Amino acid sequence: MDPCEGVRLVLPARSGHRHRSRSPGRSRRHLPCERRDTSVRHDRRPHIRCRRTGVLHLVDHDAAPRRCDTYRHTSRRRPHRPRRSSRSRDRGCRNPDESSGAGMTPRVRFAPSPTGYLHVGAARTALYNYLFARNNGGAFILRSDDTDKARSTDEFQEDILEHLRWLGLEWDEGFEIGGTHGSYRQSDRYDRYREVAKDLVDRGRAYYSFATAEQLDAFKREAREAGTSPAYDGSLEPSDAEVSERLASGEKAVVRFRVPRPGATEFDDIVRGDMRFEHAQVDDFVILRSDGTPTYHLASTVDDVDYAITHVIRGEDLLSSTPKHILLTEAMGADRVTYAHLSLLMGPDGKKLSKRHGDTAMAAYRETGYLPEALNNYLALLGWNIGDDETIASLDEMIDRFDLSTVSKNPAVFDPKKLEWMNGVYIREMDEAEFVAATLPLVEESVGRTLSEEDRARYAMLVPLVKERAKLLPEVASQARFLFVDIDEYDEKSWSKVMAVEEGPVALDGAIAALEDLDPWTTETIDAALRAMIEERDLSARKGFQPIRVAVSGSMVSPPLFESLEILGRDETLARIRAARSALS
RNA sequence: GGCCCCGUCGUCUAGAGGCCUAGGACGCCGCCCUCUCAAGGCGGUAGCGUGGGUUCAAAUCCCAUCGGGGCUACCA
Repeated sequence: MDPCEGVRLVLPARSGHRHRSRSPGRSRRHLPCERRDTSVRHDRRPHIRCRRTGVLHLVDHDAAPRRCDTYRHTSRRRPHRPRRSSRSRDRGCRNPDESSGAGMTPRVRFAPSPTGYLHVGAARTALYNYLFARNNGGAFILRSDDTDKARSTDEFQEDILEHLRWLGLEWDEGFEIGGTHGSYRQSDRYDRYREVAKDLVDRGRAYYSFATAEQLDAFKREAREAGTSPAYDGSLEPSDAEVSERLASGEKAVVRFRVPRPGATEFDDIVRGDMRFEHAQVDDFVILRSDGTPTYHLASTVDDVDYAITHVIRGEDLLSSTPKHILLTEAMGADRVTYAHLSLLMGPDGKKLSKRHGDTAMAAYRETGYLPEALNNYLALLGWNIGDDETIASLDEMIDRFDLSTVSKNPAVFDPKKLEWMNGVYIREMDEAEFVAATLPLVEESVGRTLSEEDRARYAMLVPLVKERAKLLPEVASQARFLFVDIDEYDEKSWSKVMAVEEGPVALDGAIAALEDLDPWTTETIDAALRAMIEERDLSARKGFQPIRVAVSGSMVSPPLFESLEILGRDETLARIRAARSALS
């Protein structure tokens, strides 16, 4: 089914409304692209006021001039952006209009490490990358950052792919489907990383390091005591001559990047604004391990450069590593990318969301009966708002309106209650065919057999009734189950509350009498007959109908009674009521 | 400890000095509808962390403070 068609209830077609409250001339944090023109820099020195921090932004510190305007096309500045049909499924694919200006489309990547299952936080990062790419007509690339051999597994890799597909976040290029840039799996590219590392060493930008963990610990401890920066600055390394000697004798060494000090790296993060990191606080970090494999910093940066990534949208946990990546990028002679660091997802206790908060794996949500549309919608809202006080929006609508620069900087607490509510909204919005396709297997599993043609027809009749009543898919099975199984036991609480009371037998006897010769057997005639019955026996609707409900469904919670009886059929209905009646005496 | 990020109802958020008596959504509570449970309708609860400033006016600007989080690996 088209994942975009699930929900269509809110957000009638309209456009331009997002501009409503923001005057077009209001300054934004990101400079117009004239700044690319270095010739005017000195006399123009455009600086604008950051709306978040009030800080002045100087053009000189801005990232990647060549790339500066790519994301700006998403902004409210665009005078009018016609809303595209929700059915255009390949909307993401190159809209020439949107890449005007720089003449290049944004390329973003989602680069999980297969060291764990796809969890909700990673899924949100993937989603934001996807929304950004589609909104800009750019490319969404999937890469596997599997440089941690010890912890990476094929099982995790498959889980990530599987659930990305399930969510409908189709990638244009990358892992499994390939693309124009070779392998998208880092473990295939070790030679390339070594080559870069060697080049860096040759050019003096990196060096072989023999410092041991113990030495480094001592260094940091002393720095702390002395009140100086604990960032390793290479001061423990032997002389050049000794390095050559030890290397020649076959001694293993790591390769560290030589961070230029003093100095600082500044960049303008799309979500967090101006950032500045003093190099004194940045370690001479390891880029190549002693076994010759690359670390994350190297592999990730090299790939971002090699694959012409323009925007890196990732979790805030990598924010303080960003200067390392920028330094590496520039040491490679490449233009830096634009960064956007997303706040982290938290558990109800305010700590970073993790396993100890319960299930965080996408697989678990899928199994629990969540719809991908609901997950996407909910995850998108964690840190971003659609606008106009709207809460429900399809993927297409979110693509239309997505704007990275309005993403919240606050960490967001994941609230399962709201997700559940939203899932109910999406379930109610499913059309019946979709709904049957999604729930029939669950019903069959619950019933313990494959449903016959006839059973399926009866299920179809029940569908409109149960579809309104479920927040999670499996609830449907427990509500529909009574149609297909014998009632050999009754819910204990239900029995004692409505059956084993004075009105129980009265209602059942009355129902038998009223229904025995009823013709025709329809919801309307059943309704009329049973209402006449309770009237006659002086029973309230509750007292009169609940015993019947328990008799036919086994529980005092079920789909609406008269409809259920019609679908069940007269014979089965009467048999069940009689069985319950005799169990009562 | 150091560096960095973040503080509006319980939660996600709107908010760009007067449109704020702070809006929406989830949750919770109540009422209506009602054969149960939902859904739906209506109403309610609840928030600008604190203290100073600037200003005729501050959720919004400044400073401090407190609180939460991240990083500080030959993990990513």
